[in-house]
Amino acid sequence: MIPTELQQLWKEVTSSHTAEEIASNNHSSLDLSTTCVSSSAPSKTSLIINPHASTNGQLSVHTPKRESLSHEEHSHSHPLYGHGVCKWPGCEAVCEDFQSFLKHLNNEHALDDRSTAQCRVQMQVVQQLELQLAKDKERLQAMMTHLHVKSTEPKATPQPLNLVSSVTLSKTASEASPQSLPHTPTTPTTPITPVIQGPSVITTTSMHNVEPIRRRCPNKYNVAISSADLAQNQEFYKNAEVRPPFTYASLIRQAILESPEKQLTLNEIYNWFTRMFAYFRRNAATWKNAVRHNLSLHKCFVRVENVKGAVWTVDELEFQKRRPQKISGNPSLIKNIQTSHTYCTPLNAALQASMADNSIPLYTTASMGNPTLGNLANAMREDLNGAMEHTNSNESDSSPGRSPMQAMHPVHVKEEPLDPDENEGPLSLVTTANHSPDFDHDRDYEDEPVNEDIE
DNA sequence: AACCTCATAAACAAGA
DNA sequence: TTCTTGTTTATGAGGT
Repeated sequence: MIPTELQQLWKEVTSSHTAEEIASNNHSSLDLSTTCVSSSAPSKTSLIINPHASTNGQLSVHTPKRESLSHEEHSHSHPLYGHGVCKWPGCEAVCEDFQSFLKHLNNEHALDDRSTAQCRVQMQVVQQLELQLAKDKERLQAMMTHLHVKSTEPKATPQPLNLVSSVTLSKTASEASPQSLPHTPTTPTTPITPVIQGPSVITTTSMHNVEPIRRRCPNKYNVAISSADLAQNQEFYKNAEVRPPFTYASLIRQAILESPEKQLTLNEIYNWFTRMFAYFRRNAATWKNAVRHNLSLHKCFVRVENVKGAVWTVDELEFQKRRPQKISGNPSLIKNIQTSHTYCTPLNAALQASMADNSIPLYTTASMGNPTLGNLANAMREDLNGAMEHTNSNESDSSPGRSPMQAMHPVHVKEEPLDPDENEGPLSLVTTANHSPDFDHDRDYEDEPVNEDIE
């Protein structure tokens, strides 16, 4: 790739005025696999995408010398530098001072295939986020308009004004839209209009199946979650009602291993689930049953009688014994990974995951001021890199620490049957969107729906 | 096609 | 009696 190509792409991205325009942009379906294997164009020129330049559509292409004279560097601040760490996607190299950062930037992130591909991916991230922002703005406008109309229009049919009416607002609005997609109780933040598909392999519609389909994340299984994995996504999963792409067994194990004494009571495991995952703050009866079921079923979970009752511990040996899963999935997707794995796909996967997920409006909202996207992307990147290592090593890697597809799979969203008692989708948007990161950890989440409405 | 893993549902028992 | 905890079985989806 050459700088002009990037410039052109960047201009197209930033000059798009509406979501529709962006969506109709051919580049929204860029094939990263081709992007990343483009002919090498070694250059000493480093290319800096300045996020602040997005307002005027400028793409800065600097030579190292020019770069050293840029404004940011004079002020010793740089969008790609903070807290002594290089913030280039996937880098995080520690740079003790600004000068060493500059040196690092010029050495490690020069204009080469890798950097340009990363730029391209970042562009797509930005593009998708802007697209989503436009959609959310539109929705907000519609909601406000709707509320205004509602509040001013004469009440022809007097109905009890309760939570239901407000809760169902977005639902009715959604239903009114011909483009609306079916809702499921667990997809409360479904956009009123479908997310326009960019390069994502996952279609939005596929995420909105009315049927109570239990989706499986083929390679999330037998995954030993590292603390780092979870920590990086922690804020995301704490706030977004997104099913974590890990098995119950992995999550239980993680819960137990995170405890100081490496042992937890059942109730403490429950609390960990609800504390760490917004997703598990609902349908408690279901997942709690699953937790108990898993504890009993898997040999790797050992029940130990304690002074304070029974606690559960993990038998690591047994856990490791479990059969590893092989990489699988859409062949073309895999091909994409394989051709672009080291620096393209992880971010793209993160993008896909975040964009494909039903909770994307929430996600975008929640991510304001939170580095959740970055964290997610980083986690995905790490996972995917691990996955590629896994694949390349002929799957002989017995380390269960990483699951190949775990990184590229969309964030797992359970689709549940429409249960009249659980029909809380729209409300969940509210509760979750308003959910504070400082979640009350000790609160015990009971089976009762967040919202006891609804008809 | 057979087998496996996993999620989910549900029945049941024991104990607080 | 009710709830929690724990065990077990069954079923279906999806992958190998």
